[in-house]
Amino acid sequence: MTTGARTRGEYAKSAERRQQIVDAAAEVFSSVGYRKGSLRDVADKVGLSQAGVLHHFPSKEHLLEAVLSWRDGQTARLMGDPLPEGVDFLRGLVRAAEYNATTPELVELHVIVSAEGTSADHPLREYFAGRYASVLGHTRQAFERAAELGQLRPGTDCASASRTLIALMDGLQVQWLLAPDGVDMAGDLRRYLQPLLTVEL
Amino acid sequence: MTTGARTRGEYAKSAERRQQIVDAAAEVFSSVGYRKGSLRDVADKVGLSQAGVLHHFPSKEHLLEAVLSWRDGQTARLMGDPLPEGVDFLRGLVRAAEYNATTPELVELHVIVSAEGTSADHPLREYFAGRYASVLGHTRQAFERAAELGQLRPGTDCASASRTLIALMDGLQVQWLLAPDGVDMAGDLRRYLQPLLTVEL
DNA sequence: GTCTATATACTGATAGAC
DNA sequence: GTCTATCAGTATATAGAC
Repeated sequence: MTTGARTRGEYAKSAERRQQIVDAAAEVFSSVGYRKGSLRDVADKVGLSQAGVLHHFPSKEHLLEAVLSWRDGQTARLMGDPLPEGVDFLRGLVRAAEYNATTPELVELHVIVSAEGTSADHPLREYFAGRYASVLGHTRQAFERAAELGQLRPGTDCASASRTLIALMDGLQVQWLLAPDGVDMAGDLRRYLQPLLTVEL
Repeated sequence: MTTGARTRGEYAKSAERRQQIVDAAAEVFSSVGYRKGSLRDVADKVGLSQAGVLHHFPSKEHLLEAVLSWRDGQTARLMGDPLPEGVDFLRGLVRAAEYNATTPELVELHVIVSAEGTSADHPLREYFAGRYASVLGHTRQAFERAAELGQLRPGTDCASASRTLIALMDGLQVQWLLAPDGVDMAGDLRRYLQPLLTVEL
């Protein structure tokens, strides 16, 4: 009983601590990026020593992975489970953009960390490549489903439209972070999407 | 004659040295960003000591400014001087995207450094905000000019279209860096733009 | 104009006490 | 589970010799 046995409460406490650390790390990586953000900054935010943080996550890289999968969970919750199909999926993306406009910290996390992730020598480059491939695949399927239902303007290139839509979301985030009052992310998204569709968004 | 007098050759040599340093810094900041890129890396690339680099640029921040204004010069040369108007300006942007697809280093510099620049505490945040405002202004004017000439589809929102076009360029760069073979930046740009126009791109 | 040497600070990670 | 102490590495910037 000395090693394996623990009460539910103790597990819950550790999990809670881990979540606190992930939250703090998200804040730090959001504002200065993963490369420049330090474990010390994260530790200070959560009231722990730097070694204390490394007890819960064996390395800085593991911590970033935890932050990213937590964020993916947030997104999935927002989009709905199971993922909607066709035009409903596209509506979900617009709704996500609306939600993003209320959380600059999350937007900045995405912008800075995915920019860093394009580097050939970034430890999580493969993660980013895989995640973009997945998102683009889902979006293309949504366009294709809409086409099957006659809800897509004939002649639309589904692969190109999905790249364009995701690129648009990403690019608008940069502009919005630099000038929040000058950019309506969801509005611009709708103005791009609506002319492609034969139904109301 | 001890302080101010220098021959043309000496000036030219110093300017040449500065340019070498700017080139090296562009490479370094491209691959790991401004925050993580070190003066030592830059110095090594150009065969100088770190102190030697700081003789030419008083601080790391001054060096980044030099890199960015050099890149702006590159872009301006590509777009033409004076800047083209109307649809020709839009054609210039597509041509720029075509050129970008031949220089991943420059693309990565833009992606990572402008992502970093959105941070509230980045020393050059104002520079980035100003530069985006300028680019968006030029692009909006191009759409408006096209509208005057009847080359723009009636009912097009010029401000929204300019934000969308620039966001699209930025966002496609991220996807292209992660999967160069899967993304045709200039093609996607044309597929967005052409339906807005009444003339051939 | 370039160097070496140095000041000062911070980095991620490990070892071991409690 | 958290701490202190520590390591080896790196950062920007400055001082002063040449």
